[in-house]
Amino acid sequence: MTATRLLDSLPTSQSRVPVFRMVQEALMKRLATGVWKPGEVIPSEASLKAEFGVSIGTIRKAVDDLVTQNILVRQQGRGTFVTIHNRDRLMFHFFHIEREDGYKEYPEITLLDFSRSNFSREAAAKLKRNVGERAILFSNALSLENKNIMQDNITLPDALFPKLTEKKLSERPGTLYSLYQEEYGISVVHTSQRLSAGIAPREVAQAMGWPQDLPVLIVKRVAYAYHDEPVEYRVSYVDTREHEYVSDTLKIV
Amino acid sequence: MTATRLLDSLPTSQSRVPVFRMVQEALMKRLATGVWKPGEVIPSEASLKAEFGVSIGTIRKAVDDLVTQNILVRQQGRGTFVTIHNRDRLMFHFFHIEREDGYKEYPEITLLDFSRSNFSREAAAKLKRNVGERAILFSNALSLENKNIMQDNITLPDALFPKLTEKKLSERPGTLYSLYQEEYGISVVHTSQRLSAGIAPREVAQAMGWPQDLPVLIVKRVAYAYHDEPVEYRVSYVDTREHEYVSDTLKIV
DNA sequence: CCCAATTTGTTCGTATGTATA
DNA sequence: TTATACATACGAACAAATTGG
Repeated sequence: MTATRLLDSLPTSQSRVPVFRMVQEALMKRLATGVWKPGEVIPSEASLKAEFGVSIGTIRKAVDDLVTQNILVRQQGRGTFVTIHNRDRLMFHFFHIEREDGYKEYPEITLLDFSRSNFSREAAAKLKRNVGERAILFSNALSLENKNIMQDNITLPDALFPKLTEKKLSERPGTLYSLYQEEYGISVVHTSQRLSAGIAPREVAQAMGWPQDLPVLIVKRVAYAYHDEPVEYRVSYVDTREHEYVSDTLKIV
Repeated sequence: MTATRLLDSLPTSQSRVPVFRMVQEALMKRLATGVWKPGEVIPSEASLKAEFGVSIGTIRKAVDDLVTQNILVRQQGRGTFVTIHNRDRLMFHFFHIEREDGYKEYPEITLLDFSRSNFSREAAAKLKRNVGERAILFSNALSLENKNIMQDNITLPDALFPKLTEKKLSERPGTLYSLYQEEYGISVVHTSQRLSAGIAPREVAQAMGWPQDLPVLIVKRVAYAYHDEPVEYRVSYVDTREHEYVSDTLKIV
């Protein structure tokens, strides 16, 4: 009984790659290409088993890994779903609302400016682009309870977000990352950030209504899609006088 | 064949707790009580299977979880080991040595002062202690390439570290956390930190040789042992003019 | 309200491969 | 080489949650 399995035709099926890794890659590919979109159900374990011609345990192991990577979510009795990468909300989660009554306010976002130009050297390096390429640059002000707490300065490769306009940005129904997903099929799956402290640049302080010499947290963040493709570079200035940035257990490397 | 299994006598064996969770709890208990110490091998899957009277798959599932929690590490052909929680070195890992020649220098640590007194209100709250209890307070200066880059201000419950002396601290062979382990059987398994930006307090700047108005990263960190017992509170001031703090992907909560 | 179908969760068992000592 | 230990893969049975009839 050596019927040709789907996996045997995959490029990775040579050498010594475990079957569950090949299945995992196949699943990832469908996620990356948008065959399965965030929020949707993927086929049941039984049908994946049939499709790939492997045991159900192998399917489970492949899915397990994607679950621990926060790419899929299982729900007993319902199915397995593609995670909605609501990373915008995640970012906000860091800013604990200090009010004792448990009231949770979501930050208000205001678009400060929007333009196209070449990449800065810094952004080009972070996004693995050439300095000659076109970039989209825009800034957001985030406020909680009518106080500006953070300014985001975002750089996107024009190549990845060809027809993004100021209008589209400001009129988006959901979060920024859901816009990336819906309009451009780009799912942000993880981010990496470098933190430092400094004095808010004059123009930032001015735009945000902060005092001149305010010490701020500076967060330089790169957002990655599937297969570690860098898709967004963001420099944020955070007023931490009333809010703190919380970071969980850090992995041992 | 319903021989009495070890698990049947455990307190958790009632209600609807999966077997692998009970096994996991039993393993955790041995880790927490120091039966198995960091760096040591734990018994093989086969012997655990025999001891607990469950299938090998169940043992694997229990261990899997502890592996993803970074509490155990598996090595094919060798065995499964208790992770050495070298969190001191982990902390240093954040400070990327910017020198291009790949030279890695470990920070030099200088004990600035050491005393015993009552808990501050802040530390008491973080460590879940009463303000009346005794605390150990000490400070370290960390330097790289002869430049002070960070000051740690550490609070420990005297109850957990009864005979800790200045001498023991300064003459310890390894890291701080290995001292906690070796001398007091306390293994730090995870930490949680809140970050903010501010101006270095006068006495900190003075002790570190920093300029008066230096903006610094302020890291307030709680270290936890097994079962989420808080054991150390640490407030660090970091000069980020030449080094940055790197934080990996943050979990969705 | 209950039943049946579907889907994931848990547990068992076995066989074979691969790395280490 | 041999024994040990973890890694992979298969299969089967039942439990628990969900959904829809």
